[in-house]
Parts: sequence; C-alpha cells; structure tokens
Amino acid sequence: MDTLQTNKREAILNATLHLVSEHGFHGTPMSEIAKHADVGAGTIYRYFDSKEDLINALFIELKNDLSQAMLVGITQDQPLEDIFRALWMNLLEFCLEKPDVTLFLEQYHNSPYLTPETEAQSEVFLAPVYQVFDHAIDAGMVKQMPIEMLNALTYNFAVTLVKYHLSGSLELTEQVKEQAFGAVMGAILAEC
Amino acid sequence: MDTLQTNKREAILNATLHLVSEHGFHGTPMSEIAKHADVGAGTIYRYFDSKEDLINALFIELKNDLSQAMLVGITQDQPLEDIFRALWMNLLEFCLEKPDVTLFLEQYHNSPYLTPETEAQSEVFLAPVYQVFDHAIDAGMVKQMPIEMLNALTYNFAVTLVKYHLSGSLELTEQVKEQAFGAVMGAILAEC
Amino acid sequence: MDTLQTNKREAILNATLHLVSEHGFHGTPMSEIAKHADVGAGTIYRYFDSKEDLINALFIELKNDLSQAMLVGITQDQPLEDIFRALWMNLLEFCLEKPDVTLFLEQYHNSPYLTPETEAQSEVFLAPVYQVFDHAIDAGMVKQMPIEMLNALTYNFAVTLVKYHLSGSLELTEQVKEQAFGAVMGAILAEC
Amino acid sequence: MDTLQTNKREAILNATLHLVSEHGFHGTPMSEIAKHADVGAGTIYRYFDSKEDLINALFIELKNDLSQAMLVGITQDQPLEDIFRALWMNLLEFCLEKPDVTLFLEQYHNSPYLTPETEAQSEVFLAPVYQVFDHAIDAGMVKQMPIEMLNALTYNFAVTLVKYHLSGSLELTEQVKEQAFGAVMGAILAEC
DNA sequence: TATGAATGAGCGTTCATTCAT
DNA sequence: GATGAATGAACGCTCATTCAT
Repeated sequence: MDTLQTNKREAILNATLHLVSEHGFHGTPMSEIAKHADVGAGTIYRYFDSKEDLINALFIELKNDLSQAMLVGITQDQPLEDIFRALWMNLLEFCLEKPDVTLFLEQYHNSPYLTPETEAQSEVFLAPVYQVFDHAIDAGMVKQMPIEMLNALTYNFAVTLVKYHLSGSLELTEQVKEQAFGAVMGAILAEC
Repeated sequence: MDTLQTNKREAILNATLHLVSEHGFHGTPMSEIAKHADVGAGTIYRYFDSKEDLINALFIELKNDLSQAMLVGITQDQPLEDIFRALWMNLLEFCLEKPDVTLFLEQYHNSPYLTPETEAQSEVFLAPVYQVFDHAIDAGMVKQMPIEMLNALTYNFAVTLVKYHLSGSLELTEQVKEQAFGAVMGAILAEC
Repeated sequence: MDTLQTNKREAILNATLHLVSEHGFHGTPMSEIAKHADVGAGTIYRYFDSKEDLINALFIELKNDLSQAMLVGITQDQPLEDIFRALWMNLLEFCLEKPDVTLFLEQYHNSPYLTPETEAQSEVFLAPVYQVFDHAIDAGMVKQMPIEMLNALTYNFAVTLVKYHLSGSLELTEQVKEQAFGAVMGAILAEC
Repeated sequence: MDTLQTNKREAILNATLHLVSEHGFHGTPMSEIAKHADVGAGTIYRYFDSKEDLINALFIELKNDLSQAMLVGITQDQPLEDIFRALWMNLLEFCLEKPDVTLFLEQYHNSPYLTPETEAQSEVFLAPVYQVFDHAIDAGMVKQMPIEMLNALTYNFAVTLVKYHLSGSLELTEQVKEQAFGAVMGAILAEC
C-alpha cells in the first residue's frame, strides 16, 4: 500500500522530470505527465496541489539528490584538497549521468517558478558544501571571495560544461575533466 | 515608410524583450506584446511568422548586440592581455547595464526555443571573439583547451555573476569585478 | 447495526443540508459531504444512488419535517380560525428556526432537481394541510380559489418573509409576524 | 460594426437566458452557450470577464427589463388605485410572457451568484415602484408595513403564481388574475 | 460493510493565430 | 499596410463515481 502510494508519486515526478527536461515547462501538459506516469489526470492532484507545486516539489527533490551525490565518499578526515576534488568530480559525474536532472534544474533556475522560498529550501541541502568552502577560505587554501563567486566557478561552471557536452559541442573525456578541474583550481586557489 | 516599418519591428522586439525577461516566455502572450508595442495583434505577424519566429529573431539580434558591445574600443594593435580584459569587462558591463537582455538570453538558452540552427546563427557574431581566443592559445598565453571550456570560464561565468547580482545575492562592486577577472585569468592563463 | 446505518444516513443528510444551504448544490462536492458526515466518499453510495438521489431524498425528508412541524398542537376540535393561525405560525417558526432547511427547499424548488415526481412525492405530506384549506372553503370562511393561490398566499408568502429576514433586510418581530398574518387573512378571508 | 458587436453580446445573453432557465447555472456550460449563440467559446470572454460576470450582467439587464415593463402605460396623473393595478398586472404579464426571464431571476435569487452588490445594482431600477409604495402608504391607501412585506405580497406573489402556471398546476385565466389581484388588495389595503 | 485512492469526462478559461475590413 | 474581433484547440483542474481492499 505504502509502496503503491510512493510508486505513483515517484512515477509522476519521474515523468515530469523526463518530459520537462525535454520539452520545457510549457511544453509539458499535465495530461502528458499523467499518460507517461500511467495514472489518471486527476491522480496527480492527490499528490500535488497544482502544476506549480509539482514542479517545485521536483526541484527540491532534485536539489537534494544532487547535494547527496556531491557528498558521496567524503569524510571529515580527508585533506581539504581531496574533499574539493571529490565534491567537484561528484558534481560533474552526477550531472553527466543524469542529464535530465541537469537540464531540469537549469530550466527551473531561469524560470518564474523560482521564488525566494523554493530557492531558500533548496539551499538548505547545500549547507555541508558551503561549510567546506568556509573551511577552505579560513585555512587560506582558497582565496577570500564571495560564496556566489565560488559557486559560479565550481557549481555553475560544471553545469555549463555538462550542457556543452549534452549539446554535443564538447566531449567530456577524462582528460578534459581534469583540465576543467585544473581551471577551477587555478581560479580559486590562493596559491603562490 | 521604411522607418515606420522599422519602428514597428523595433517596438515589437523591445516589448518582447521587456516582457519575456520579466514574465518568461509562457507568461508573455502575443496580445500583451502587441499592447506594449502599441500595434495591433495581427501586425506582429507581418514582421514575424509566429511567436517562435519572433523570439528566435530577438535572440539573434541580442546576441549580435552583445557581440558588438564586447568589441567596443578594441583594436588589433593592443596587447593580448589588454584585449582580454577589455572583452571580458565589456561583456560584464553590457550584462549589467542590460539586465533584461541577460535574463532573456539565459531563459532562451535553457528553453526548447534553442535549436542547433538558432545557436549556429548566433555563433557567427562571436567569430571575432573566438579569433582572439585562438590567437591567445597560439601565443602560449592561454592554456590549450576546448573553446567551449574557455567560453564557460569567460562568457558563462560573467553571465552567472550578473545573475547573482540581479537576484540581489552578490553586489558587483569594482573590487569584486577585479577579483572575478583575476579568477578568470587564474583559470585560463598558461602561467608559470 | 441498524442504528449505525441510520446514523450514517442521517449524518450524510445533515451534512448535505448544511453544506448545500450554505454553498449551493454546485458548491457542495460529494467529497465534502463525506468529510462533514465523517464517512468515506464511497459510503454515500451505499445509501444513495447518486448525488441527485441524495438531494431528492433530502428534499422529501425536509418537506415531511416541515409538514409535521406545521401540524404540531393542532386538533380537529379547534375552531377553524385557530387552526389557520396555528398552521401558519408553525410554518413561520419552523422556517425561522431552521434557516438551512428554508434555504435548501427554496434552492431545490428553483433548480433542475425538481421533477414532477419529487414534487408529487412531497405533496403527499401536505394532504392534511390541504384538507384544512378545503374545509375552510366549504365552510365559507375562505374565498373560493385555487389551492395553488392559497399556497402562494400562505406557504410561499411565509417563506419569502423568512428569506428577507435571513438576508437581514426585514426583522421578523412578533409585531411584524402579526401584521403578516393579518395580511394573509385579508387576502384569503371571504369577509364582509 | 456597432450592430455586430451588440449582436454577439445579445446573442450570448440570449443563449445564456434560454439555457440557464431550462438547465440551471451548473447545467449550462460556457461551451453550450457559445454553441447556441453561434460564437466561438473564446468570444464570450471578449464581452464578459467570466461566467459569473456574464450571469450577473444578464441578471442586471433582466431586472431592468422587468422594471421597465412594470412602468409601461403608467402616468403620474392616474389615480393611485389604477397605478397599483397597472403595475401589478404589467408584472404578471411580463412574467407570463417571458417565462425564461421569470425562471432565471428566481434561480438567481436563490443561488450563490446573488451578492449584496448585484442585489443593490438591481434595486436601483425599482426605485419608481418603491416610490409608488411610499406614496400609497403616505396617502393612507396602503397599510403601514415594511417595504419587504409589500414586495412579498406583490412581486413575489405574482412570480409564485407564474411559476405554478408554468409548472402546469395553475392556469392563469383572466378570472384567476383578477382574483389574485383582489387577494393582493385585500392583503395590503388599509380599508375598513 | 466501509473505505478512500484512483479515475477521466468535462468544466472554465487562455491565447496564438487568422482574416474581413 | 494595419487592425483587432473572432476563433477553437488545448490547457490546468474538479469532482461524481467506482472498486480493490
């Protein structure tokens, strides 16, 4: 029973992710989501108040997934350099492996669905990552700079690369990934 | 007459830019564009085949504007370092001064309106910029890296900063701009 | 068990009365009725075939209640004048004390739910009242007039007054009630 | 041009009147109104903001029609008795000749569409009628009673008779009409 | 017997597009 | 050329009803 409920909700979210990443918010009618999720049109409204609510809920879930994925394999006792590399590579791999998530999140961030509330909710999950940034700055490893600039140079940069990759204009080979990570380091490290 | 025609076309494009940057593609009906442009609803279709055509045309124009703005004040005889700085600062200032253009372009890039054709058309204008990149790599000033990665570290980075600025989370003071440019340089320079 | 069944049926009818009198037929979903009656949505369909059936059943019950209420305290041996007064005052008081019933009945009478069948069913209960009318006409106390006109001057008039009262535009004080009854008498009595 | 616009608006109002009087508010979808008015579904929304707005506008128009009809043939110099009779008979005839108007108004008055605002708007047209009532009371012809009671005994009584007539249970012959008017007079006259 | 999750037809409404003027 | 009234397909959403449990 519990699983069935969860299944429908999951199916709806999955269908939404899939369709929106491909056709955009406006190109994805609720009826199509219902069809792909194999549920009745009205069923969606047992789980979500409205299309907006559905999309916001999906955004929050995906931001959480992404945050979790970034932290995989990371322990407190590792050197800060290793943590940084792991965080960034985890991020890059997650975006590469889940292109629909990447595209959904980017669309969401540039749409009127994004509100201060949903943004604030999504930021919560990233707290551990921001902590690493703070430590790195305190330790003198990373240049003193606004968190947003760090974000732009790490998170947004990775996403941009993946979008180029998905559009077919840039192949993200292991070598290119390393080069990209090198660029990130060159940009943020307080070196020499 | 010619001017009148041009005026209407311009008025329609301006209204579209203004409205889409604020309310998104879906939140901007053709009727509203007509009202803001002070033309009849049907008149839009004398200048553009469809809403899609209108938006694509606007995208191309804005990409051209942006490219032109980047090249302002640049001459072949300047040192490569100066050219780089000028290009990037021009870009940053353009995005800051024309937030509606910035927001429109970002929405467009993350929407289903973007097609390989429109993308290709818009790339044409950036040829001079890409030439600078090539020269810089040939001259050993900039690391050998895919043009897309360079783009991500220069163009997309600047746009991301401006979006943070527009959302109110990051203030782009002169000092922050310098710091940002320093980060760009750290990322791409083939230094020591 | 029998009581439980009766209880659920009663609860459903009560909830329907309450909600419909306040929000109208269209503003009262079955799901809301179920919630207010504290039963499952499907349970309603054990007691009633459809929403229409439920509303018709409620109408019949309320018409019965109203008829019963009119006859309270009346005996055959009273003078005809007293019976008339008692009937009418009973009616007025019932409508005043049960505004939801009054409003429900009026909505029903002006809705497509009303059919010749349901009307005929509801008329049955009023037989004793109609008998009084007949006697009064036979006795020469009341003018010879169609039963419907008598109804209009007694029943419908009383209901109309109560509706004005409920809407706040007319206060039904004891004095006003007497005046109203006086008007009824003036209209129907075969006087001088 | 002007006529065309008026025609469409009129056609929509007529279709609404016809359909609502027969099937009720809920039984009358906008699509059906459009079909009967021979216009596109969207066209209705050029003339009315919403279904509610359409129905309210129709109500106001019909109340105006009814008020106008009541005053036909009445002049200030007639005796008060004649004015009364003319008003009431005009009303009765209007309701008889336009049964759909009668049924629409009754449904409206017993529906959630009725709001203090729409009621107030509709009362404006009845001012001349109310003036007659006031004069009649001042002149000592009619008993001192609340305007609502007078309304109930004249307006609502007439409508009730017509509804009985339309339901087929009471035939409003000339004789019955006279009898009915006699009842009205008996109810309100301050006589002997 | 009772439930309430699930359904999908049908609603009110929007808006890109057309075309008579 | 320019208009804007008119269109109707398509949308998001509701709710009477069903049925597996």
